Amino acid sequence: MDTLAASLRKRGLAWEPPAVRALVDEQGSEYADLAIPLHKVSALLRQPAASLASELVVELGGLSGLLPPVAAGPYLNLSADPQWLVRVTLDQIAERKGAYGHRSALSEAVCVEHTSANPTGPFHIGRVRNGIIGDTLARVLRAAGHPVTTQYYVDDVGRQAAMITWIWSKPATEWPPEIRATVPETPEAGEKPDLRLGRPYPAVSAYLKEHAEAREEVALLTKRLERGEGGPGHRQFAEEILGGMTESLARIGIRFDEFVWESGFVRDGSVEKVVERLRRAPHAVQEENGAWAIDTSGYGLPKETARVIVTRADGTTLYPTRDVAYHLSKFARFPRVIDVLGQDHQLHARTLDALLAEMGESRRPEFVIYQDITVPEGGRMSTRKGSAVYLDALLDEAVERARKEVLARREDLAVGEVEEIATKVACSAVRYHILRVASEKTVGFRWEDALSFEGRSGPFLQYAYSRASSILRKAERTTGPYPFDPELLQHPQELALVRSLSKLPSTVAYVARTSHVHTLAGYAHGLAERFNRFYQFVPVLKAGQEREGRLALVAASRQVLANCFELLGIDPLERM
RNA sequence: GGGCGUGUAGCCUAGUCUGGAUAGGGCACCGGGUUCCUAACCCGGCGGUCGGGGGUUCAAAUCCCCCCACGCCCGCCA
Repeated sequence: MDTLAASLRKRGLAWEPPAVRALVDEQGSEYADLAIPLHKVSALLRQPAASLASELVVELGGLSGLLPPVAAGPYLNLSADPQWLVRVTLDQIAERKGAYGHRSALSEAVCVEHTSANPTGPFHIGRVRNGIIGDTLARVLRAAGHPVTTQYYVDDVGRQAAMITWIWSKPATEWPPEIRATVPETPEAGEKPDLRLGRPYPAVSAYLKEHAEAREEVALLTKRLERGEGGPGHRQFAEEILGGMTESLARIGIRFDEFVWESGFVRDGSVEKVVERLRRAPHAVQEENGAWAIDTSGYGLPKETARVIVTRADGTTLYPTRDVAYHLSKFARFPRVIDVLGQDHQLHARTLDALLAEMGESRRPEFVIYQDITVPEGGRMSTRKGSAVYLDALLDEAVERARKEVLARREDLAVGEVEEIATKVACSAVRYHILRVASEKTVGFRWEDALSFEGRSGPFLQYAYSRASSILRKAERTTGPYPFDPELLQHPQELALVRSLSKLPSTVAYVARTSHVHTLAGYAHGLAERFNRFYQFVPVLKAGQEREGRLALVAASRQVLANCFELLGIDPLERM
């Protein structure tokens, strides 16, 4: 880069290094690792790009680690010296192993809040997208060196929590018949609590729309819950349902460092403090009925929603108010705060920003917004409409199919191993299927796609890993070191694979910076693809003098795939 | 009506921030590949008005403007 700048300077262009760097097409291409279009420079220098390219080629020759540059029309192409790249990349992977691609520790602690679904029933996969994105992002941020804490914010004081408490506090004999009809007379043995306790929820929701007196009861209960007067069992139902929900998430590797209960901010008085501060805020207004609101029209929010209610007429608070208290607690502990939110919370995100600004807070959370998973008829999944696909059902079906696939291919495995493989294949398929798409894009749900085990899928990645493991096992060289001569790795498939291996660190850094977790999914697929091609065309066990080098390459590939799996939440399989 | 997001082959998707060489994958379809490290794989073929129209530029899927379609939000719910 410096040499290039010097060459340009000689021609009368005093560009700073950033300007020179901006010329470079860093994506590279099949022509080069680094392609530099010279059109701009050529216009400035009034010299045809092609002749400029040929001149620069001469001046840039002989740089270490680089092949001699090539002039290709108006492009100046630079490529890393393959043998140099092979040695550096494989050495680094062998040395850093599971930490290859990771960066040195940073002090900036990050809080990633994700999922935070209200405990009202089992997860459908539309909701799980939040957890998959959030969990993966947390893993990548850790690899990028941040101390990360994941939090699940549990609503146990709002109206939805009150609805659950309201119905289950009554003996079933006192339930309205239409609600009772949604629950079987005799509960099935071993049924998960989220499924069992969540069952009447849609019916309760519908019932309340029609019955004012019941609505009153729930409103009263909401008030009591918020005041901490819910009684000894007030959190019992939420806890039980949440237990079932998180059990489902654990099946695909999603776990949380902390559960933060909303009622805690009510009990410790921090919500009250927020209310007091907001009443003194510049744009606080009191409505005729006694409710307090903030006029947020100065914050660019849509006109119709420019009034954010802080407290109801009866003095109780609403979700945005309590969420402010929650975020203040996050700011107190973490320099960086990330919230993963569904697009339906977009407005809430902006409201939260506005309220924080009103209070004179300078800090803001970063929002990672993702779109819905939609059903074929269009629109989002809905429990009420019966269009939801539940995570447990999807996983069960995936395991079932995976089991059939394993049995069709392998007759030599013990039952236990078949089950393990089926489970891990199924979970990787479901997780990868969600992860592969950019979060700002809608995912249309189709069973045949979600359960696909080939092509761009989790099992495709696992298969590449299994093949690598298999080679090392047969060579009886599952552990290193693998001394080798980089000169003997010359095959185009070998070099393409090494080039891919060398890109994990920059990919991790990119994802940590942008939160675009799907990029990592794409990288892992590209790597597996290159490994499969190498496997197809380049013999390892039967190789002659190249054998050691190829074993080193296989071991490195296996390691980098494993590192990707750790970040993506996919389980490696030694055989499948 | 307003705000946010999306629109790339029959279907799904990368690339859009930061404009550069023939727009990269997958599914489906057609044709090949296993005496050889697992064929959940690989190779070839078919298939593209990058939603439409203007503009900027030597160069636009990418930047600017207008329009269209779809999704979500616009509650003293969360």
